[in-house]
Amino acid sequence: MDDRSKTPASSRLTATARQRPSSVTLQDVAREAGVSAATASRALNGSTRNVQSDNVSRVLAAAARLGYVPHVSAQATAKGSIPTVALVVSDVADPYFSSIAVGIIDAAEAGGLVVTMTVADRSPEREVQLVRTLRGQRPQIIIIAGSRINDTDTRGALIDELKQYRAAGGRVVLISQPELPFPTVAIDNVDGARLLARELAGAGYRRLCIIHAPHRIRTSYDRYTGFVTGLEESGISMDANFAMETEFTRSGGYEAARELVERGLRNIELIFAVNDAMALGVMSALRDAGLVPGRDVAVAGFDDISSAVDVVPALTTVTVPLRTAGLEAMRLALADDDAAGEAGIPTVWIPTAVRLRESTPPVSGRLITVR
Amino acid sequence: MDDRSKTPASSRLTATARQRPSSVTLQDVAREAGVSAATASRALNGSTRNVQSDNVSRVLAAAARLGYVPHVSAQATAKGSIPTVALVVSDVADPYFSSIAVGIIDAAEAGGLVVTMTVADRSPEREVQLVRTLRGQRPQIIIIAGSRINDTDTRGALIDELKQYRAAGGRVVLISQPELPFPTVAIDNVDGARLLARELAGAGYRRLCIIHAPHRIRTSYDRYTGFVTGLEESGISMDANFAMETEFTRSGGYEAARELVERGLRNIELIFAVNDAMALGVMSALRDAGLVPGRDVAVAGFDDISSAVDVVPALTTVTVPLRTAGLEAMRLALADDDAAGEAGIPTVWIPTAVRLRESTPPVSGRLITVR
DNA sequence: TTGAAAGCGCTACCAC
DNA sequence: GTGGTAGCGCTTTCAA
Repeated sequence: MDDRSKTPASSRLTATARQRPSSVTLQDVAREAGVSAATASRALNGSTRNVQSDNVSRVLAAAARLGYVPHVSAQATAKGSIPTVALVVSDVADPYFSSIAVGIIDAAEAGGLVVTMTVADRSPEREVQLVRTLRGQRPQIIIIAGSRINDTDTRGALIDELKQYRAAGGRVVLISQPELPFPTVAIDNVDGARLLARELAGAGYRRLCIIHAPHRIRTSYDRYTGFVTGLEESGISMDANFAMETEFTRSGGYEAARELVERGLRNIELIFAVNDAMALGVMSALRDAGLVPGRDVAVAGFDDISSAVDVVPALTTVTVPLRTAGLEAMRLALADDDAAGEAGIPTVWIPTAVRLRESTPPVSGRLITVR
Repeated sequence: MDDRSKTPASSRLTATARQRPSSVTLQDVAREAGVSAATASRALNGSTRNVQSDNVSRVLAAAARLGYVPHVSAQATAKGSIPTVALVVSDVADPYFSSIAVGIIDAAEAGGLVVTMTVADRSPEREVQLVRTLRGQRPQIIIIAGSRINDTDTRGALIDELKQYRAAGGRVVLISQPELPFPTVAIDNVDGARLLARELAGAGYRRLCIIHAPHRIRTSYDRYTGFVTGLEESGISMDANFAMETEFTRSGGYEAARELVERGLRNIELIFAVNDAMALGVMSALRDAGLVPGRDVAVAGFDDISSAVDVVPALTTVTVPLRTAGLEAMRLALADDDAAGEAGIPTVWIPTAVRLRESTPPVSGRLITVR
């Protein structure tokens, strides 16, 4: 660490040393085209109408000949902001976030914006710090994708930071739960889990175990709550013994399931993990214990990540149109909601859909009765 | 100064209400701290040694009080470049690239650099265009991760663009194959595939089929070549009939395997797909045809993506330390190789390692003989 | 339509 | 040590 922090200093010096070597500027282009910088600027970016067409082409030609690329930072200092959208995700390697990113990137590119992606590493503190740093870049839009965590300290700090950004003319959009005073794209976790529970109850499942993450992680909490609600609506009351708390990861799921098997499954028929990664961990633990997922114990997840269809048996889960969520976020960001005023904070709900697969066969169809 | 006081805040608010709204500047901080802008700047960023300590604290306090965030673009126009590393990947949603990204992001953050990630969508043209756009942002480093594609037109354009960037003081690092005149982090695909082939040959496999992507995709070509080499080294000569070309995706693998089964497997004992996604597609096609992967036909892939251990049977593959590749790329980028001169283009080889799993049981241990 | 010139916010050089 | 001041490259009035 210490080493690392020292390393960049020297390299920065190095970079500084040859920092200002040639680089074609607007002046160069203007000179080459025989016009003023102002005209060149107008020809290149401003409303083309006000520049004589032959001058326009002359400038364009000169720019092409010289390989001119506008200095975005200079444009930014002159104009005030940069045509980028800064995206903060919790984890790049998680398909959940990368799918959202895909949607945002597609929509942004269509709008001529470049997406800058930074990673908060699932830490609320880091998230606040990142927003601070990003503010300095003056992006036009900041989108934060990630489950809210109940953590009042950083929550307040994040709101402050975001408000300052907005006060400086930036647009903020959140992809998570609608609990912060900013436009939000909300995934309907509660309802998805509720419907899943009802479907499973309809398939005959009665004895279930919910494996979830700590309740302060909203996504997990919402799915947990929704599932319980769905069960209750189906006349199944949740026995507290059948919920286990663990980490929000594959290994969290593995550990929980291992412990469950060790303690004796009783006659649990189905394990619902609040995300697919955890569910895969659960399946793995079951297999390691000599049990066959979907036959000995059914398993369900949430997210519908791509491996959900590659495991055997294919995983029952709830699909979340993540790319759509990303697109919607950009739509919200670009929407001119000044008209709407402060009347209401726009919230877009993204619906989810249950995907029943082989990991949860109808109970009656099961060949081997759970002991 | 006078100008400033004349530039009426009121007119700003009216004229360009959303364009240039308040935003604390260095001037504000300096005024608040009762020092000059120069001193404030030095206190905030320059070598602290040259500023009286009480002034430093006064400035820091003022900055904190005002919620000051430096305007990165302004710093950039003044300094010449921005403390960011621009990363170009082919596909965000692909774990291959997101793993590399993780490594780069970790290393960059340790060095105080922000990572900007853009997506070329597997198109060489788009890649060139992105580099052009990115050049405009004047990042300190540009890293391109993605398989080179034999495409001489865009290849030349890319080299030009990159050279111009370097001429302007930027650092370039490639993560792919060492075939462009820039520092490169190279994944040893050839050797990984070669060793895999030898291991499989050692396990008793003799009749194999290679499913690969078009040869102009270097990654696929290298793995194909390496695998063939490995077989030959083991005394197994490749019959051309046993290679199939398809897309570099899961569905490409699926289709190829489906076709293979349809045409009759003959007595193929093992299918090697040049990446795990394709291998998963192969497995899926086999299952859909009523065959059991690993029992009826063995399957092997390359990459060791996370689902490789979740499928049943777990997939034999070649693990690629992608995060390490990312770290190495940053190391190369920050390395002061001016001393080295143009003598040689630094290339770091990332070793790969074979992971034998249940999808390729030793042939003798198989219970059911392949028909 | 066009050019001159005044910034945008910040850094860096140069005297004091 | 510290404060003027001259840029950095670009946009945008304001006259002409």
